[in-house]
Amino acid sequence: MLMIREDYNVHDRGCFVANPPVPTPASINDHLSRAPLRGIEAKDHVFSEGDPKSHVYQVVTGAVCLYKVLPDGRRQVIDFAYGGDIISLGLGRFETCNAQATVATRVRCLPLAALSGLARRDPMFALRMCEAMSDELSAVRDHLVCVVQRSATERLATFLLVLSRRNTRCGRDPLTIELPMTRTDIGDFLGLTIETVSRTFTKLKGLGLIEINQGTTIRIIDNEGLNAMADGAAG
Amino acid sequence: MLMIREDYNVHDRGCFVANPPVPTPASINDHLSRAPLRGIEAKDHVFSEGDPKSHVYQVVTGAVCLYKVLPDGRRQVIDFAYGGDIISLGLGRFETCNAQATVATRVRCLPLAALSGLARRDPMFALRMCEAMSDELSAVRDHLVCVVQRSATERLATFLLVLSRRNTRCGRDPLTIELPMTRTDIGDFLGLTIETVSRTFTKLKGLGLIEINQGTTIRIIDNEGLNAMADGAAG
DNA sequence: CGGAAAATTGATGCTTTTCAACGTATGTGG
DNA sequence: CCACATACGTTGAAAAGCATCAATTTTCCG
Repeated sequence: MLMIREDYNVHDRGCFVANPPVPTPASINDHLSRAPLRGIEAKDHVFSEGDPKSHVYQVVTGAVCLYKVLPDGRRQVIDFAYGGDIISLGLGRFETCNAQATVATRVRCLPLAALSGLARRDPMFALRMCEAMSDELSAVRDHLVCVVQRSATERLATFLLVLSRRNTRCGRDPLTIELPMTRTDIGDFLGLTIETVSRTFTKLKGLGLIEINQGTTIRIIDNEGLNAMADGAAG
Repeated sequence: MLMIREDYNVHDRGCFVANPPVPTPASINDHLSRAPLRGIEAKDHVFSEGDPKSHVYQVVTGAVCLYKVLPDGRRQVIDFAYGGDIISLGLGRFETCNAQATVATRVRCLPLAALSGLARRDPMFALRMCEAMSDELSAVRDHLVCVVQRSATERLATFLLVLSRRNTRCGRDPLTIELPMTRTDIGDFLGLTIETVSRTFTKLKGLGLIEINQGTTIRIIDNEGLNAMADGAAG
């Protein structure tokens, strides 16, 4: 059976209804709140690329890494989904990404049939889904710009600041950042090797911008400086 | 007044209705086919980031470059839109990208009010819009993977092959590729400098994979070899 | 034909990767 | 409870790939 550590990411609980990171239709959230929970152990997959699409998921606790792989095995993380985020939105017949829990995770599962039924009956529901996908599109574009144009230091600073702003939106401390994923996940997200990720964390620490506890908790010391660094102040 | 060179990209005409590059709802195409034409000179913008969104556009002839810029001026081309492609899809209030014609271009302009009216009245229309946005999302993700993970040679080979496949879909010769944009545009799309783009073209030519005419027309000589190159055969 | 913009080619330098070693945390079984 | 195994993270030195700077050539269009 699945062993779910209940103490992971407790801060995420209750966040998504009042303050969804991606503004999602109230009606989707209504239906999701009644959808059954599923526990997923760290490293296990919620779904894989090419799978017939069966559900739409909302992360409750934990984190999910959405990624693609090239034929030769190179991996690109498209995005991370945290508490409140919906993944696999859309009505295509197959999954187009892999979704792997980076830590022990719980998701709510809404059957695709329910979603498509709602969308067919209620134009406003379909519009809200469009809106959510539009936000997702916007996020991927921003990430594309960041990863292609920015230096390693700028990318990592940006990554931390995006998480910080998410904390603000969810009513958590914007200066304390939990990283519920490995350096490999972060590297594959930012297009860097784990060595460069590690070196860059060390560099930001050396500059007095952040502190690091056990590798997984980052404390922002100089928020202004980190913002300047993200925008290319002597990267 | 606008001077439109009618001889640009004549092959695109008539393609999009029968064979849309992005499968778009028949109803959108129906409405677009009756929407007024607008001519745009090379280098002029269709719209800019932050503009209030007024229309949805379908490229008829020519090509449009969708891009974003960082505060310090670094530019990332998100995508190119060619004959048949729809840009600015979605119902957000503001444009989130810049859209610049790379060559003399004609677009059909469907007022946003018409689009949102349709979407509100007809759930199937909204679903089709979702589908189109889903395809767009998928394309951006694929591009992200390509640009972040692949080498310069792999990126350029992939770029050519994507255009080749588009030609196939539109009933044109997949081995003859028109590049209706500058090396700067290609570089900003692939995350490379113009020098690297140029050198890489020369390299592919030297390997006997392609031929180049006047810089803007590429002929694929060894399709299999180009595919192998795109997937990392000794890049 | 002439001038400007775009593209190509060459030489050099920097950022990040690669390869390698070492350190640290976690969990298991003796 | 401690030794050990294993996964993860950090640090260092060398190398690769692409960017930058600079000069030249080609193309385009009046």
